[in-house]
Amino acid sequence: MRNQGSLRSTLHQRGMRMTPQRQLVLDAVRELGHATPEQVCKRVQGTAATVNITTVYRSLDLLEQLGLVRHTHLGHGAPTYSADEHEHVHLVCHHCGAIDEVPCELLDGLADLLAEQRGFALDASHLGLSGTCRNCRENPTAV
Amino acid sequence: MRNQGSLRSTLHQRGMRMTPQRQLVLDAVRELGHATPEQVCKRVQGTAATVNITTVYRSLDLLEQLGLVRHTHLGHGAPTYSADEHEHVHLVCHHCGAIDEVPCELLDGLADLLAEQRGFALDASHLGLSGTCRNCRENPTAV
DNA sequence: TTAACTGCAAAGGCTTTGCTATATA
DNA sequence: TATATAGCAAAGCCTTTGCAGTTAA
Repeated sequence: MRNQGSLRSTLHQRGMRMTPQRQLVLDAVRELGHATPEQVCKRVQGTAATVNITTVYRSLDLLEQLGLVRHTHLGHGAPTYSADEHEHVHLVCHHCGAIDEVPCELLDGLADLLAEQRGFALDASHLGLSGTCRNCRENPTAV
Repeated sequence: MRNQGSLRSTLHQRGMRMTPQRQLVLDAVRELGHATPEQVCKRVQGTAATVNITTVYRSLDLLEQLGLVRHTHLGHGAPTYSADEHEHVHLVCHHCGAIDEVPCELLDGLADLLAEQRGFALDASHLGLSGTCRNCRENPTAV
């Protein structure tokens, strides 16, 4: 489901189409790396000014169902969307709001533990991890 | 800062008071274990019907600054507040919404890793961990 | 020509803000 | 009496819903 052709046929099987708007939303997510629906919308509007935020929300939902994008809740406010290829764990500093990324494999040990003890299959990328970043620890006065 | 006397004096030093509303909000959080601001408000209104949701929000903020309560983002919608004593990691199932709790110590290994590699001080209780719970894995048709 | 899709407007959850009245030291 | 606080109403974000016009197979 990675290339355009199979994407189109997947949609076609469901009686759906790859519209320009949907393509623009997907492109925007890929280009931006991480972005809120609002940011995606801004970006899309750079190319097609009349695209509505409602369409962005609906496209993001659809693309997520298709497994092409994924959203992550970083704590406060809007979630951020990223392309499925671009998977990692987010470290959110709740002092300054900085977001760092680390490989999902860092959580493998924890994932095994949770699977054993609770039967819980961890999805490391869907929620961020919060804490205090290096900078805020070293400069507690700042912010 | 655990007992009422020192709480009152902490507030007094700041020119603030422990009002009945604030006490009711704190009591409600402690009684409910986990609760959204809305749920806290309902509970408080059981005792004092005129207390406004705005007051609940402001009280929760204040109590959080004082280190008496803590909020956790579980993904969608409103955060849940709990008493500071009541610390643990939340496992959120993004299929059925079930919330499980595990001891924070389960994340000690990860916390050490993040501290070493990124200088990041993990706060295990502020964000939930998302994934698929045992029940949803064993009964994928359900929900 | 039918079904999917978009855009628009409105509404819905959650939260904050501004203001006035009240209560407490 | 001065200051913190509560309550109320309104507004602000973020998101969803309903609907009518448009587009594409």
